[in-house]
Amino acid sequence: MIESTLVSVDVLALRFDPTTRAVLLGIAPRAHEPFAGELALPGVLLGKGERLRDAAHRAVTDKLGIPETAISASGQLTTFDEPSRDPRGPTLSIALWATIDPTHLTGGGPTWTPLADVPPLAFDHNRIVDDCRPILAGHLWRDTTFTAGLLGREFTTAQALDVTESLTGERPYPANLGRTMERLPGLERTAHHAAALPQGGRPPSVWRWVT
Amino acid sequence: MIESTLVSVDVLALRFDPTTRAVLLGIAPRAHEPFAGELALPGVLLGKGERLRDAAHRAVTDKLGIPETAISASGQLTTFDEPSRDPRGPTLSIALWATIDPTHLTGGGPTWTPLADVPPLAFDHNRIVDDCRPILAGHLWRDTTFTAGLLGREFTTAQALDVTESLTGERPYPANLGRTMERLPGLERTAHHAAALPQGGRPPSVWRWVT
DNA sequence: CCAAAAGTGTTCAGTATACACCCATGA
DNA sequence: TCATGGGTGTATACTGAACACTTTTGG
Repeated sequence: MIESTLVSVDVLALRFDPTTRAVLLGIAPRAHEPFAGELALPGVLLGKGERLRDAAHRAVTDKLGIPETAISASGQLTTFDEPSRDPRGPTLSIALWATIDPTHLTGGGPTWTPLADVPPLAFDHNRIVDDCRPILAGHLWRDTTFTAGLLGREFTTAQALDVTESLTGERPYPANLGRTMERLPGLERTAHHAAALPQGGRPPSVWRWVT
Repeated sequence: MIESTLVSVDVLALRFDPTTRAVLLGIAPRAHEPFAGELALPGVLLGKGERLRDAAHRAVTDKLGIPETAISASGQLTTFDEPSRDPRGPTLSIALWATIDPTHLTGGGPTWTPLADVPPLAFDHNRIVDDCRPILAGHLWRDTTFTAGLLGREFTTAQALDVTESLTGERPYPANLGRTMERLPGLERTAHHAAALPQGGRPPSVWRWVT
């Protein structure tokens, strides 16, 4: 039997929170050593013959306590291979993203932290988050699986603006983002309008993915 | 001891051949079962604690018989996780690209096949090549490490045209590619001109990377 | 009526694409 | 002098960013 490198799958579980109007990252304190008690990305060791997506779902359900049905989409990011990233020994880390549908969340979930302000995490997880942030920003409005997973089947212009600002750091002009979305195949502006924000303002359009 | 998935690193070793004016992919017949004798991408099992880049270099040197010094650059592509892709059992495949400098090649190298016309390969290696082709095309003129690795420290406009055609399938207008290259930071048009092609024609400019 | 925020229309810069024409070489 | 093929200049379309102005809500 060849002694091979261990493979872990670490997940950036993302959720849009309409209340704080920000994209949040799901993290949880580690149950075991090393770094017991410290916050970390949900991660599991990849089982023999297990698919990356399955392992990512397992990490989200087991480590964050989120039901499988709340995971709306997932996908691959990059691989981290520094041999010293895990004190137990060399472990490959394959990073995946997963989007969480807040409507399917039960009580007592994980810690949700704004993507823009992640606290210190165990292992090299801060580095993973930093390296993957631009990749995630690049997926928005380009990878429909990712975008639809994050925003849900229906969403408003206001939410689209908030998500974009959360991921890219810049708030686009509503007019320009609207035109970007109108050009997107698979997305359409409905005739309906949502309620205006608490501060007032014009009620935003509702957008819907056409399957 | 946890029984974990094996990890292999499979390499798309690329080289530009000025003679045939095409980008070539390095492949070699397999020495062992399964698929003994059949052509395949160079690949090795990732050793414990080994870095992906080191494993990729090992694959190129061991399986293709190319000296380490001929590898001009390398980088990560994607991961393939179908459990049945290796008949010996579930094995993850992390794909990397490596660029080969033809001037450092010794005799008796591997089989070089045009990237546009790859013969049937062992495992799911044809699928890997197909999936990675657009990623490689996307790296050209965007990832300077990749581009410089493929074209070398100095190259002509004619070669740049050939490489672009090989990777994207479309031959750009010389004028437009020239302007694209002029805008590239780190690349400059020298005052020199190379010899004209055998068929005649105007001698192309020589371009050089400024470190 | 005022503040807030989305939507419409328009302008402008930058980029991509296409092509007509010029230039330097080999044969 | 002709074929070949890179180089120069230019025209057109597309894209993104920016902003004036309008519309629709809450207070």
